[in-house]
Amino acid sequence: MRTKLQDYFSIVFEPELLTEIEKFGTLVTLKKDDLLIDVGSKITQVPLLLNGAIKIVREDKNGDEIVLYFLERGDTCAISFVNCLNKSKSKVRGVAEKDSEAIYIPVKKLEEWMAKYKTWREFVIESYSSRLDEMIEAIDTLAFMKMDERLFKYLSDKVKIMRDTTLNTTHQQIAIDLNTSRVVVSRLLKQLENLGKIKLHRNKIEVLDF
DNA sequence: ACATTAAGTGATT
DNA sequence: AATCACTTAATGT
Repeated sequence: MRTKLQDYFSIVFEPELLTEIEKFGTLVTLKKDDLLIDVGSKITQVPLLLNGAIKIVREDKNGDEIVLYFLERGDTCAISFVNCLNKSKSKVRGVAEKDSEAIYIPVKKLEEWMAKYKTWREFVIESYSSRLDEMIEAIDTLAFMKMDERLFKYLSDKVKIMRDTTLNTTHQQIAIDLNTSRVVVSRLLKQLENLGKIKLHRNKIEVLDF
């Protein structure tokens, strides 16, 4: 765990804090599609993502979903941390987008560290701010971009997050993530293929240009 | 060989 | 851009 921690966090955190993380955190291995947090659940631990990717999804009462953003290595959901302090319930769902590793840290400790470590405070503020940026980007995408642009953005975002130009997903899954219908996704993907930007296979999309 | 699931398509709103 | 109503293609049993 120490080595894994050091890989990503030794530059950000001071040694004493790393030691504390090691002491109080639990290393968790997440498999693809594992649920981290669900809508309405309250959070008692906050994950520090070592590697992999987490998809953050908003869901309404009708079960309609929309992907807000992805978390990557070194990220944490500071939103969920602040949520903990408020004792409010999660408004989003977090699902592992691929096999990932994270360290779970009890909220109690996070609070202590806020007072104790400057680097931790900075990390949390920085994280909160970048989550907000991503949220605004998501709003822009939703409000101003047409479906074809949104789809292409989704694909290139996903390529970056997965660090792989071959995406193993179905048209149906994309439709759910973008909150549209499968037929629309299929047609737009076909257009992108004709433009030479992607190559389509069953359960698989090769992104050539992103 | 048959059933199931993913993807493609024309027509309509 | 959504929905319907198929068709076709790929895969699993």
